[in-house]
This record gives sequence, structure tokens and C-alpha cells, in this order.
Amino acid sequence: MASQGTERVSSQQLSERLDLSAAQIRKDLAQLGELGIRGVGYDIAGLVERLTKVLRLDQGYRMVVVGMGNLGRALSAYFGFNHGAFVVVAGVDPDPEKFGLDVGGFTVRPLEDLAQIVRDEGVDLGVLAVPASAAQESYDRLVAAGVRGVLNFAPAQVQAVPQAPLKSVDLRIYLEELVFSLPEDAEPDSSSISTE
Amino acid sequence: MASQGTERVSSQQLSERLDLSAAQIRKDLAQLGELGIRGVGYDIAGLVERLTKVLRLDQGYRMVVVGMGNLGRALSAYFGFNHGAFVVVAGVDPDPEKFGLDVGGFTVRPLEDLAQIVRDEGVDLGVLAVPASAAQESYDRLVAAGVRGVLNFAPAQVQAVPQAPLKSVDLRIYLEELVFSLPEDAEPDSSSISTE
DNA sequence: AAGACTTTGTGAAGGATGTCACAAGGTACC
DNA sequence: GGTACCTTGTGACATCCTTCACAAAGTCTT
Ligand SMILES: NC(=O)c1ccc[n+]([C@@H]2O[C@H](COP(=O)([O-])OP(=O)(O)OC[C@H]3O[C@@H](n4cnc5c(N)ncnc54)[C@H](O)[C@@H]3O)[C@@H](O)[C@H]2O)c1
Ligand SMILES: NC(=O)c1ccc[n+]([C@@H]2O[C@H](COP(=O)([O-])OP(=O)(O)OC[C@H]3O[C@@H](n4cnc5c(N)ncnc54)[C@H](O)[C@@H]3O)[C@@H](O)[C@H]2O)c1
Repeated sequence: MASQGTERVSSQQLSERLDLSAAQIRKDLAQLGELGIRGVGYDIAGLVERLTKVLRLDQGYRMVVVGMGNLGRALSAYFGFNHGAFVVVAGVDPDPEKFGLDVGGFTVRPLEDLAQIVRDEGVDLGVLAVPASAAQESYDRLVAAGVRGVLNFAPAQVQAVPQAPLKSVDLRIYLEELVFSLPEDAEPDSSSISTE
Repeated sequence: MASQGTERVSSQQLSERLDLSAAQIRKDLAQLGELGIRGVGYDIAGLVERLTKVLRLDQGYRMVVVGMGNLGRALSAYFGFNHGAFVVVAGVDPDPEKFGLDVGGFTVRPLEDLAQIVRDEGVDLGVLAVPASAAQESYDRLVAAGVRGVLNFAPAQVQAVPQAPLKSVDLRIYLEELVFSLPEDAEPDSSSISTE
């Protein structure tokens, strides 16, 4: 809305876009102070500014990707585009064949350089795109190197320390949610069942 | 647990693994009938079987990936490994340079073949890995081709029809949640802010 | 300036969800 | 068989979250 130049928005309009009740929108926004103007609505630029600050997105976060396989490269190219507050500044991998590979504005470097990269580049966050078996070890490595948080894409249970919060993304969950939301009637064929 | 050969589990043990209260586990599982045995706990094989059925994961789902860029190829290789009930059977792209490219057990085919592929291969689900600007169009195409549900990775608001539920995954949210969970004290540098 | 109209902020009510605590049912050992 | 010990299933309670409904505060028109 802001990028389209709209100036004001009502809780009613927001509720339609976000699929929530208008009362919910107002209750939530009121938590941040009196942001709206009665009879008028909310100032979009003001909302964006306030929310950006509350969500701590008013500062830059520098990231390093660990594991430059299929997913690591895709993420680097994606986040590398500088989505808002986030920039990927480096990617590391233990596989020498990947060293020097160009992705999203930087080249892949050896895993051993991690600590140095974090220090020199002022890295804040780590992204794990390594095999599940290497997830815990990689997390520990990132923490030792000094990152302040880690986003994990490996389907593994990783033990985290409070100094470096961990957030895990398991894409399989989305597939499961999708099939659960499917209309009941005719279910698909069962030719490809496999019990892992 | 099942793959490790463990036979039984108590609500207490589950609560520790899942970070929920034991009472919560019991209340939830009791919804599916009396699955447990008092004084003993739950039979793991039985639980897996019951949950698999309830979540409709007891049947195979065949998928097609639309958009064979960085993410599409990564996802194909990932899901192509046949995670439980899911198999990627095809990938399509409008870019002729990508035709014939080999990923995760199949080759990339032209976008125009989509309808035919869905019909011939008995595809149930579609995966959107296209630019945001092409998301709606691609969703419509998938629905017209006959898929029963769509998983979308493009950061776009797509209008869905009830016959083909849509589930969207926005990875940026995870980054935002991660920085919000960071310890308050010293926030990182602000040298790389950009307002998109 | 007054009246008609909007839209926010918010107590109060209602609904949903989570926790407690214990009887019911089961095992294990003598 | 009897006793000690577990662990589930579940009402009763507590807590949290959402919706309702309206006063307060603003705009717009005349
Ligand atoms: N590909 C996807 O779409 C996708 C989606 C969700 C999750 N995942 C998960 O993400 C992870 C990576 O997936 P991928 O498809 O990119 O696999 P991949 O095999 O293509 O890449 C893994 C990379 O990690 C590197 N690596 C191996 N051991 C390492 C270690 N100890 N430290 C650092 N790097 C190491 C490898 O050299 C390789 O480059 C896996 O755990 C996978 O389950 C992948
Ligand atoms: N790369 C990531 O890690 C990542 C993560 C999350 C979300 N996404 C989103 O996923 C989408 C794809 O990302 P990407 O990095 O793979 O981009 P990409 O540019 O590498 O790939 C996009 C692909 O879509 C194809 N395409 C273009 N128009 C199309 C159309 N009308 N129909 C079908 N295919 C079409 C292109 O030929 C290209 O192969 C984007 O919307 C991106 O924002 C990417």
C-alpha cells in the first residue's frame, strides 16, 4: 500500500486483506499506542514506520549461509537481493569443488574460514542449509564464530543456546497441511506410497 | 522413535520432546479415541499408524513443480527423494534453455505441456516456484490443468478457488521472527539498511 | 457552528484453549 | 490374590483470546 502511494487505511480495509476481524486489527494496533485517528483511520507511512521499529527491522542484518548445495545457493540468490533489512554477505561449504562459485553477489568460501568471515564481515545471523546429520555441528560452529541467531532448514532437532536463538523451517509440514486442507471427496491414487 | 525400535512412549516423554505439557498431549491424542493404555503409555507403531491415517498421509501424492529456477530445482531434488507420501513427478518452465535439464529423477519440460502432464502422470498437487508476478497466472493454469491443491513459494497474494486450496510459504517471515527473538542488548550494525 | 457521518479505542461478554488433579484402569512383584 | 505403583482419560477450573458494542474523537457539509 505504501509503495502504491496510498495514504490512509481503515481497520475494515486491513481486515479484508489480512482475513482477520476489524476489531482484532484495532486491538492489536492499539497495543503499540494510539496509532490511528478516530473517524479517519491509520496513516500508512506511520504504521510502516512504527511496525518496522517494533519488529526491529529498522536496522540491517548481515547473514552467512552454511552449506552451498541446492538450497543454500537458491537462498543466497533470493536473500542476496537485499530483501529489506537482510543481506547475505557470504556462503561457506566444506566441498572444495564449490569454492569460488559465484552466487548472489559473492563467492563460496571454505568452511574453515567461517569464524574469520563472521568477524571480518560483521555477520549477525547464520543460515543452515546443510544435511540433517551436520546441523547440530554447524549450529555450534556458527555460535562459536559469534553469530547472534540461526535459521535452520535442515530437518533435524538442533539443541540451541539462549545466546543464539534458533528458528527451524520444515517445508514438509506445509505439504502435510496442504493435503489436510484438500476437499474430502475423491482422494488421489495410492501408487506411490513409501514408508521412509 | 519408531525407526529406533522403541515400542512405547508416555505423554510425559512426548511432552519433553515436543515442548508441550503432558496434559496437552493426552487431551489431543484422546480426541482420536482411546489410543493409550493406562499405566503403560502409548504404542508407538499404533500412534504412527493412526496419525498417518488422520493426517491423510496413508496415500501417495504426485506433484509437479512450476518454475524451474533456483528454488524449483532445489525443491525438486529435495522432495524428489520421496519424502514419505510425496513424489515430484515433473517440472515445467517457459524458458527453452531449461528444457531437458535433469533434476531429482526427471527432466524439465515446457510449460505448455502442463495440462497433459497432469493428466498423464496423475498429478495431485502443484508447487509454485515462479516470480511473484507470474504466481496468479500459474495458479490458474495449475487449477485448469486439474490439480487438487497448490503450494506457493512466491511472495504474492494469490486468489484461490475452494476446489484447489492454496498454501503459501513466505520465508521472509522466518527471518523476521528470528530477529525478533534475538536477545535485546546489543543490536547489530545498521550499515546495510535498504527500503525496498 | 451544528448536525450527520466515520472510525478508532476499549470495557464487557463470550468462547476457546490449556492446566490441574484425580478416578479408572492397567502392570509388576511377592 | 493382594498390594504398590504407573499412566491414561477427563471433568472442573483457570487463563487467554476474540468479538461485540458503544463512547470518544475526528471529518465533512451546509
Ligand atoms: N533443497 C530443498 O529445497 C530443501 C528444502 C528444505 C530443506 N532442505 C534441507 O536443507 C539441507 C540442504 O539441502 P540441499 O538440497 O541443499 O542439499 P545438498 O546436498 O545439495 O547441499 C548440502 C550442502 O552442505 C554441504 N555440507 C555437507 N556437510 C557439511 C558440513 N558439515 N558443514 C557445512 N556444509 C556441509 C555439502 O557440501 C553441500 O554443498 C538438507 O538438510 C535438506 O534436507 C532442502
Ligand atoms: N530462491 C529462494 O530461495 C526462494 C525462497 C523463497 C521464495 N522464493 C520465491 O520463489 C520464486 C522463484 O525463485 P527463484 O529463486 O527460483 O527464481 P528464479 O528466477 O531462479 O526462477 C524463476 C523461474 O520461473 C520461470 N518462470 C518465469 N515466468 C514463468 C511463468 N509465467 N510460468 C512458469 N514459470 C515461469 C523462470 O523461467 C525461472 O526458471 C520467486 O517468487 C521467489 O521470490 C525463492
